[in-house]
Amino acid sequence: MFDYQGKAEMEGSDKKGSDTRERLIQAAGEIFAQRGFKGATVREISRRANANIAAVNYHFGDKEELYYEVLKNSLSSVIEKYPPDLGVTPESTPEERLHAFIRSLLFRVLDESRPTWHTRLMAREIAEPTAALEQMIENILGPLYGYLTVVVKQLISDKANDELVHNCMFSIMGQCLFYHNARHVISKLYHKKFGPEVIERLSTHIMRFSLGAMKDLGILDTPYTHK
Amino acid sequence: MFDYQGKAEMEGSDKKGSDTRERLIQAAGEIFAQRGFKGATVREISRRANANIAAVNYHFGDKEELYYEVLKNSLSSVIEKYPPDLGVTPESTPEERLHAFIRSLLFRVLDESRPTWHTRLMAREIAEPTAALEQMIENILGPLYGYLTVVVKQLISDKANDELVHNCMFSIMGQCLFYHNARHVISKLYHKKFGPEVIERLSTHIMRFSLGAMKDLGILDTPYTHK
DNA sequence: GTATGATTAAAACATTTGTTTGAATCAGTC
DNA sequence: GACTGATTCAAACAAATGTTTTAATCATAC
Repeated sequence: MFDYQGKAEMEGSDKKGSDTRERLIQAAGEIFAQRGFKGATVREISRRANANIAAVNYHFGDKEELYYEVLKNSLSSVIEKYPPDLGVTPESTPEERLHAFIRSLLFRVLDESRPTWHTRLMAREIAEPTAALEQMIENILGPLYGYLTVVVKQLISDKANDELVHNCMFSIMGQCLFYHNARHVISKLYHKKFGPEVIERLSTHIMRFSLGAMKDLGILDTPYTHK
Repeated sequence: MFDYQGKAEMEGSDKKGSDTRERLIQAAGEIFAQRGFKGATVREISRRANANIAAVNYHFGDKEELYYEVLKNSLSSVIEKYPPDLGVTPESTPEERLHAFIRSLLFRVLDESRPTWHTRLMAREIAEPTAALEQMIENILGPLYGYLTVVVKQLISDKANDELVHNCMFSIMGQCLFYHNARHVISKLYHKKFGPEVIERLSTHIMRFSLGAMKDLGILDTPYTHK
């Protein structure tokens, strides 16, 4: 009765006390992000979570349900870290909102100082959707694009039709996401590392590039001059 | 000597007589692009190629070697379809070269009217590199980026340092590749299809957007006015 | 302490998957 | 036709993998 052998002490890295279910989600997230759904094995997940092989099926039913649970966890984590209003005040100008949007997106996608598997897992789901993409669009991408739509519409006059709005949105999103999608190639070709200060400069570049572009297109609503 | 049975006729769906090795590469390309290296099975590949299960190992040694062969085939195919000089004349202006570059890249990435697995396979390799990425950079991506570097340098004054040149390059590449990387999301959110005329308009948008941006940055070398 | 329900553990199961084997078939040459 | 080397075929093998099973262990309430 006192031979309690500390079922959850010092497992793996450092933390204690975490429930098996939680550890499984954490471990599965890392491994799914790294190897994909097919490439990840229940055995490796269980091993990293210091859990038994049967734990996955006991707690989640099967591997696929675990994947959905991991993705759901990833979504809510991203939502709370990056809420739809991205830390701008109601008095912020559209230009400030755009810069905040770009900055936030870049950091979300490039910052390697914190666990990066949420981003990589979502990128994987975007590139090769499973049934879970619907959820992701509804909870994350839809609102994100909706927010950007508002910002862009505030920046360009109402002469702009939907196609132009969308094109500008995609031009902005594309510039940001490129650094994530092509990170291995960039790293090999230019030996570039994305520390916080580099990300900061990148966000400034993309904002100027995009604002300049929209201004030159003659559709910028409020005259903008970068310093 | 005259019983040549047309080994390369209509090898698309069901015909026989095409060399087994070629059919395996074709089938493997499609399936690797669709399911990834892990997800693709030699049984499905063999079935689609109308070949025996042992054919892969007989002709290529193992599955991995087949993958490299497929990728190599994909590279050379892309090279001959889109040579480094992208159909511009020596007299072309830098603006024309940029437009041609963007147009070519967009069509390469979005045109669904021709077999699309080359693009998807390369995108997969870029997102999650295997040992084959080196080859790909050396033969395709390196020259491509090099070409764009020259074009961008011709467009912006020599006041521009390398960082600015790279940033502009990435802004251009990012805009183009976004439509491929996010195609499923775009399709679900905006029900957009990428026919040739849409791609044409996209390429015009990206060119104007980028030229406008660079002009507004005050670094455009030759004054450019879009009509 | 005992009973109960939840959780964990070790082993085994069934299927899939890459690969190999050995015989059969084909193409070309004498 | 017979020989030869290349190719195809059906079958089997060995390893990996998701899942299940059955017993042990834990937490908790009585």
